[in-house]
Amino acid sequence: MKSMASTSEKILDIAQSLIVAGGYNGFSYADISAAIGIRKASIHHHFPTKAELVAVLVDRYRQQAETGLQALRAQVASPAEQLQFYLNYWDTCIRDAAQPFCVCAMLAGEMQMLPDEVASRVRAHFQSLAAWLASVLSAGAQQGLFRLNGRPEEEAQMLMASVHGAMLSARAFGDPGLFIAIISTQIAKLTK
Amino acid sequence: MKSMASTSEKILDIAQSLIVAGGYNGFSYADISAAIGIRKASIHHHFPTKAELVAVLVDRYRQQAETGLQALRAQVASPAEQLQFYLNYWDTCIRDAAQPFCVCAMLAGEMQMLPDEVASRVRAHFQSLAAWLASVLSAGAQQGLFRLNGRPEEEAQMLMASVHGAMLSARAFGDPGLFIAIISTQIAKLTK
DNA sequence: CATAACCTTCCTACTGGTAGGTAGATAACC
DNA sequence: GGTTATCTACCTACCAGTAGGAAGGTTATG
Repeated sequence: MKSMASTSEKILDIAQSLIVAGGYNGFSYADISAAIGIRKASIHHHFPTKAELVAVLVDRYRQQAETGLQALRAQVASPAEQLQFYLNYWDTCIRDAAQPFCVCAMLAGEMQMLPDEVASRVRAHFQSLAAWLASVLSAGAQQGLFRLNGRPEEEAQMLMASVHGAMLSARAFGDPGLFIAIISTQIAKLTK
Repeated sequence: MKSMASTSEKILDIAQSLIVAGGYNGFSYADISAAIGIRKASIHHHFPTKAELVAVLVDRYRQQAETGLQALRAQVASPAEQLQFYLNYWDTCIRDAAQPFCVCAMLAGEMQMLPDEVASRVRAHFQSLAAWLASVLSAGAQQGLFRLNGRPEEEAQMLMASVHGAMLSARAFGDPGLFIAIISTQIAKLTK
């Protein structure tokens, strides 16, 4: 038996896909209730408030991301390939429509009206992703794989913005292939 | 007498700032009602449904953008300066917190659950902005001002994604200066 | 000119439905 | 038996949207 997810994890899974689709204000306890066949009140048993639910959800997402990115850095030798794996991951997610958007990028758009406990966690994800990208770019530059115009931190911020912007464009145009098309143009500038 | 805005324009103004803050699902007729001191029902008189209100709002935004960008191309000679003016515009908006995000970028994130009449208009804005950027980059490349790696259309898509991603990062970090910092890194790659 | 018809705008009052959240009972499990 | 999970039933607040009318301006008609 592989996937015997607990109720609370099922709740988080559904909530996550709903947030990716419509943001913090785009889903309700009733939506989750209908999706997994449980009463609204039962969800409140697991997650007393919506803010708490989303805070836990972002924590889980952050931990998965952190784990995945660290594993990537440990198991893949070349910084260029590390970067490629990261971008391929998103390309696949977007093509599958499995998770066609980063949860934190989605929530970042609503930052101004997010509960503090959620907003701070979203910001933390942006920070750690930027740090990971900076370390990859820095290592790659030292090995002569990348040509950086500015400091690795600056280039990392730029790359992260490109990734999020490319997700947005792919969604706006309804064209999953647009993500990697845009990103490839960006990567070309780093490796050229 | 300068600014004697009509009621329906006041409604659109408030709705726009609310959308920029929290997206389509992040505002209500009651919010607008409270903001401009008019009853909810009166807003329905001007805009029967929410979908219609936002559709009109996006039309207005698109027309303003189109007008502004075409004027820029007509009045500013150098493509490099046209681009700089465009980016300065957003830098100022973000620093003033006047309009710290593009309405259409905000709505694009919620594309999947937007009414069709809104979604199609958002897509149209992305198309015309990409076209404008492509024409500026193309003209600039011919004058030897820009070094493009790919076709102007591809570079334009990339630049547009960077702009939207930079807006998102500035918001996520709560740092208005981050927008131009990210974009400058990007522009350096085009002019270098 | 006067008056009747109409139009625009805004109002109060309301509808059916949904939001997040709670209270308390019931069942299942260790 | 106590804990955990789920249930029914409910609450208050809010949602988008409607009905019907009051006030004032505009237009058409005599």
